[in-house]
Amino acid sequence: MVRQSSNLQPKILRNARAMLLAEGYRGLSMRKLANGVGCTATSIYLYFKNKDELIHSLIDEGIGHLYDRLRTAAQQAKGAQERVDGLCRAYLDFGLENPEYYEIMFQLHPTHMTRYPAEKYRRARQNLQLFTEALATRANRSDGPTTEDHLRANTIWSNLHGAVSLLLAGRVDVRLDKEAYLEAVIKDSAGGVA
Amino acid sequence: MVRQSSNLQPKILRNARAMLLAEGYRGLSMRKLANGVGCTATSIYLYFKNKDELIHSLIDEGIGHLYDRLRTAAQQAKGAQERVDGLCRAYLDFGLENPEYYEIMFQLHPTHMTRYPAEKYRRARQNLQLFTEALATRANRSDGPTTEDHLRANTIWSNLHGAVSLLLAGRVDVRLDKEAYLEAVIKDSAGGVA
Amino acid sequence: MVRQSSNLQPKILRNARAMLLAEGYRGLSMRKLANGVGCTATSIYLYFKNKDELIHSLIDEGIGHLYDRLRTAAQQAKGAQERVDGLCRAYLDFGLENPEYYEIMFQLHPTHMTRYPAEKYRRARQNLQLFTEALATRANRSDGPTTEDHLRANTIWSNLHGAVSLLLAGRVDVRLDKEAYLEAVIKDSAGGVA
Amino acid sequence: MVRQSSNLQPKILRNARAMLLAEGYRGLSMRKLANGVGCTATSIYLYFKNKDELIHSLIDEGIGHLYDRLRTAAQQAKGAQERVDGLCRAYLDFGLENPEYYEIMFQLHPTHMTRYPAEKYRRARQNLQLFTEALATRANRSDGPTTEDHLRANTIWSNLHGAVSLLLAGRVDVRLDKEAYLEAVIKDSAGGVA
DNA sequence: GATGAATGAGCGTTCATTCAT
DNA sequence: AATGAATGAACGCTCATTCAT
Repeated sequence: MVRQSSNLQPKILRNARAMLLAEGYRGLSMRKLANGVGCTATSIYLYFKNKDELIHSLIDEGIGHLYDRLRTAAQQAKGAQERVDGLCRAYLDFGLENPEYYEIMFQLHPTHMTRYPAEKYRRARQNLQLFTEALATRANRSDGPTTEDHLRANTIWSNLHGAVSLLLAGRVDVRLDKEAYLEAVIKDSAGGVA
Repeated sequence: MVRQSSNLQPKILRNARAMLLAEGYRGLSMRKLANGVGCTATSIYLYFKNKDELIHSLIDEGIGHLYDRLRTAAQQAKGAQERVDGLCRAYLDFGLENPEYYEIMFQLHPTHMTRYPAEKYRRARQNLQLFTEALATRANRSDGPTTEDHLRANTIWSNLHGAVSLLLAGRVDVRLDKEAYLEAVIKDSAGGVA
Repeated sequence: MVRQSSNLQPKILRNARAMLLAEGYRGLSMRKLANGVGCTATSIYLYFKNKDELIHSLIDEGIGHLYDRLRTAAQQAKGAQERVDGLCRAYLDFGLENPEYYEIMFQLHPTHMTRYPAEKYRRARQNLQLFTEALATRANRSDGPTTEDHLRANTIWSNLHGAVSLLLAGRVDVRLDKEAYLEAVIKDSAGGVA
Repeated sequence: MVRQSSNLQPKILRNARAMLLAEGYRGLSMRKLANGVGCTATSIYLYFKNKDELIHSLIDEGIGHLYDRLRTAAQQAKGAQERVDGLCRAYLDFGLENPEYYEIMFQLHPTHMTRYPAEKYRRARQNLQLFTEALATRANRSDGPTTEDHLRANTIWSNLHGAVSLLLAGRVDVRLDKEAYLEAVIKDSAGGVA
């Protein structure tokens, strides 16, 4: 009955993000979402083909944000080691500050929804690439990253992911000094030349 | 005339685990579970108060299995460093071999189900304790683990968790040599004093 | 809230039949049906796997009723020609008296629902067989029906079907004497030895 | 710069017909139709008041086409008996070649849509009239058709309709020689004075 | 110890249609 | 002449759960 001309798309995404965080994929229902947005469930289908596409859009957004964050960190770093450290810190910050994005990007089991298009995952791999390149630079390799760098980038990523995901899940011992913990994770991962 | 008492409980748990593996938490429905077990949905409620309690039982089982695995690894190790390495390896193996347990133990967002009783999580912390103690032993601390050991145990754990969880989610680059990757993760985590 | 122990199945079928007649396949909704029956939509699924299976059950019933009717007619007939005439009359009567069955058995376009199992259509063919046999008998063929009889049975059937279906659809000119019309159809179809 | 006025109406009708053939009345949705036409659902309402009126237009078209076909057949016939035969053949051909028209003209239960205006049905009766007249001519009645002719026209029609409708529904035994079957139906119906 | 019958709530989705622009 | 945004109602169906037996 109320015919607002306000573009709903961003509103829908915003609400979906919050809802996803609060209740998980399973708890995100088109109707509850619509209710939160202030429109009918039908209207959501004007902007997204279906629930999965809506989620995919959120993943897209998340990947984009994370990439921006990492790229900025890489650019602002003064030295090679600082760049690696900075990337780690940026990754952790992003994850901890954007749990809603983080969950759908990395926690959502693919079987829980229509597979996120492989083509888009490739875009996600750009993020990893930033780490790989920073490692190559640090090692003074002028002819690009080696397999070794690639492997290293992956372990760094998985270390960081482990930390973020346990923290978000509230699984890390609260008596632990969080900052020290994060520092330790970074040192483990980006740890100097050894 | 064999009148088996046919206690359903283990059958239910076994099926639930298989189902969880095949279709994820979201795909586990009481009706389908009952169907697999060969009883009615109602019967399940004789053994478990509700779906969440059933899941909790599975978590209990999982924690127990993991603990057994880790303790065995700790006992069989010949030296201090070997003990830490062995614990890491055992953790990774457990996670990768029991994705159904791993998901509900560590991936399931607490908000997705009735909170797992805090009291039980404490039991889960025994697992972490094994790491802490191994680290203390390695450092020749006779008067028990320090805060430092505790912190270290946590980063080790989160590193391992990161690896398992990305592997299970199929998020790790398939072109990567998996064994080399796992080795690197362990070295990162348990890597001696260097 | 009301837990009646009255078996719903026949009630559901009865209501579905009426509803199908009144509003067609498209107009038969599980919810409206449940409402008419006095239960919830969910309950219907206790008795029928889904909407199509419910319809199939109705078709089964219809085929059975028609067969009973035809067989009875065939048995009661005194002579060979009378048997053919009787079968025709019985078919017309059945169709006109049971429009709800008739529609779902013969009018429902197969594309409108999951295909009725081929195996069951075979059962439906028994009905046609009664005609074929009556024709063979009338022609004094002791060694069973010929292709000719089979063809004839089919044209008889289609003539009768045409009449029933146009009458049920209200497409036949109301100024026409209905009884005379039906007589003419039968004569066309079962028309003597000529 | 060809600025076609691109009147949508014929395009809509054409698509609706195709869709009706492919998916039946039930499968014809305004949205999907619009999609096929290349316009929005809203646009269709510029040309047709609603879905039923759209269907009615198609029925109009169908009646017109059938009439053309029958009239042509009647005109081309050389003799009186040939005229009756030709009409039958034309009717069968039309039905079998235009299942999409045939369905909405004769199969669609009136209750499934807003009643087709009675006034228009009268136009449809012209088709029957062609049969009646041909019969009168064949019987050498110079003073117009009798009630007998009218009755006969109706049985012919219903015989033909029975055949078309069973064939379209795929209900006729596939082992039957189709051409022989059709011939037999015509002979039944138009079969001379014998 | 187990079942059969039933429920109420909710799911994702599609429908024909309206209306301001 | 056409659209884009929105709606309310309905759809088939599945869910976890209850309760009398």
